[in-house]
Amino acid sequence: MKDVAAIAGVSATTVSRVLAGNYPVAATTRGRVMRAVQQLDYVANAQARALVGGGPRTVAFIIRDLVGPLFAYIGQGVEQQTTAEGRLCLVCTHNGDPDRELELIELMREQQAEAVVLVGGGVRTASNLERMTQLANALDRTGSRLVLCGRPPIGADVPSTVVEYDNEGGAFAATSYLISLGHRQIAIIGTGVPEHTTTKARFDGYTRAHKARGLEVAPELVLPGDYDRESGYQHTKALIDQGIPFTAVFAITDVVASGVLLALREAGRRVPEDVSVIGYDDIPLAADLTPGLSTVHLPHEELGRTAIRLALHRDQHALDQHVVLGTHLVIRDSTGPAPHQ
Amino acid sequence: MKDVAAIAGVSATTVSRVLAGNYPVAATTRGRVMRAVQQLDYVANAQARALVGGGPRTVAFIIRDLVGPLFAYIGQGVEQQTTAEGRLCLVCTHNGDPDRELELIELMREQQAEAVVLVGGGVRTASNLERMTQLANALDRTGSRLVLCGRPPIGADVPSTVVEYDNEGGAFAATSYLISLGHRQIAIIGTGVPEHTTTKARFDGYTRAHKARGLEVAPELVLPGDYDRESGYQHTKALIDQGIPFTAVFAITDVVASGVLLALREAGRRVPEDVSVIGYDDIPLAADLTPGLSTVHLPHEELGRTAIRLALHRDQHALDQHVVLGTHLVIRDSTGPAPHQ
DNA sequence: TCCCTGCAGGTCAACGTTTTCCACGGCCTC
DNA sequence: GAGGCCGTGGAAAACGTTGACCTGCAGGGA
Repeated sequence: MKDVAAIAGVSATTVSRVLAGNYPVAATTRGRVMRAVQQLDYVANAQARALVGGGPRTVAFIIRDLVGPLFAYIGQGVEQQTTAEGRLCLVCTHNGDPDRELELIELMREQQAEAVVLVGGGVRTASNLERMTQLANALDRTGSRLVLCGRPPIGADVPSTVVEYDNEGGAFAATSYLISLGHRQIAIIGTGVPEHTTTKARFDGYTRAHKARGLEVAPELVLPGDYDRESGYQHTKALIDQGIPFTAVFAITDVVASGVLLALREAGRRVPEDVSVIGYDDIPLAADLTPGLSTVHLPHEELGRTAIRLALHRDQHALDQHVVLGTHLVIRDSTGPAPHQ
Repeated sequence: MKDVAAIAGVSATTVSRVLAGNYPVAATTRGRVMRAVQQLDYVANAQARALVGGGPRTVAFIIRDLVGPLFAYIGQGVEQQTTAEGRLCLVCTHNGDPDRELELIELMREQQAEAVVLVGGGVRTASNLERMTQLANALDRTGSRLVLCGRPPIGADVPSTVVEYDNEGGAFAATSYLISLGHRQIAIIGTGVPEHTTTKARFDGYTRAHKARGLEVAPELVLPGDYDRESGYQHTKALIDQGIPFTAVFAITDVVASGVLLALREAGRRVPEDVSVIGYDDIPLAADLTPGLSTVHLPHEELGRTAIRLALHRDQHALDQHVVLGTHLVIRDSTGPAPHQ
């Protein structure tokens, strides 16, 4: 900046004023400054500007990874809204490690992030919740905000913005739908990490749907496993190999469901004539599977956008800092009436 | 920081030294400082630190969007390597707008980004190339670096790091493979924006494969269209409706190919018995389509990682600032011998 | 006893902006 | 013709941190 000022024959103050345009500068002076700026390809130092209070603020979003279809869509919503609000977007991934997630929040606090967005479910251990509470308060004290996307609130008095799906309700709807089709032996695949908030909510919905119809959940039909294709494939295969009877599968995610479909096809079971399959998330892949996967649709991008909007304008939305977005069933071709026994 | 210093009864310098750990501080003093830090939940201001030369540097990556499977995987590679190198990652999307892309580069220059990574193909108009050259030089002067991921170099003397795929070679291999299977009427779908670098390279490979076998490219089999599912569907449908004969389709991306498959299925053409289909990119979806899509595999994550590695250590890789990563065919179930005419 | 050495900590400038306050000159008004 | 005001520009402080330099004190050797 000093260089520009020297070439233009003015002071740094004047250069700053020309660039900011918030102070009257004579046209001829402005011209000289602009020419010097162009000549040197000068751009202001955002860090110095931020230090003194100006400059664009940043929003951090912390996510498991960028490639999961679910995460990518939420991220897309977050990024779009962040840019629309004139903020910059810092992104970090933690690959599912809760401690790394905490570290990243600290890091973003140093970066003076205006909001720190946690995307996707997290673990709910006592120590994790306690540290989260601390961090949420620390952020709050500096005028920043902890934002939870697709994760339930940490606690009652913890200052944070929460936007989540009705995971339990979606699971209830999906399971109820299968029951209404006559299915009575509905396997659930992917309950491997019960302390994971998403897993728990979906499993709870599955259980409640059974209870609501006076049905029992058969323990041998509750299968653990991760949120991946392999898990869906292996557990379905095991179910078949062990000869455990079932007429429907509720896969905890669409990706798991794709593995389920593969295992069923290999075993010669027709979908939906012999076995109905329903997924969760409505990722783009779901429509392209054969048969098209029935699933629970989640408004991913809207989730991201809403979260940022509420967090940045929390003065106007003070009463709306915990929002639960609705889900709905998408019925495609992988579900049908239970076969006659 | 002053608050911490006051509570601990020391000067700000001492607090800085305790936190940095690069200067001997008496154990008792350190204890008092640490207690004050914990009490206030103090974290250093990264912007002030950056101003004075310390603190983590940032890498910017500028991408079309986060949800395209291709972009997401490159982004994943970029983010992972960036974090591994101890840098932070700023992400911006431009939704395919070349001018917005240029604006974002300026913005990232202000942010003092250590490298500015452009992901995916870009347009190659004279004005765009000229401005890119300017920006590359401006970045270079400040010790930063323009990095092109999956895009050919801007020009000979433009300081930049380029990591691209052999798009032309992959298209050549894919087309040659179809020709070797006996196909002579091979449609190419998705050449809508010929100035797009990726489009051009893939079309060139298609053309060269024909030439190499002494075949002519039939103009009616060269179909424009975007990189989306709809485009693949519509152009395939049009081909069928107009009665133009073809035995194979080279879709410019896998997403386009998924639309092609849908149109063929609706028209009752069997794949691969009646028509062979080959895609490009090897996105995760490709393996899940029915039939499994033959395609050209691109090492997306490796691309992102390599780009960051070369850019940040360009002192050690001075001669390696233009790398072309190889591609290879993945043969699944959507390609087969040409039908007997 | 005195001086030198080494450790612990403090002081101050610097980083690159923005912003507040002040100075200078010309023009209008009385 | 003089005083005040407006339009324009500069000087200096401030933001929060780091690093170079300096000071004071204790211990040890001569």
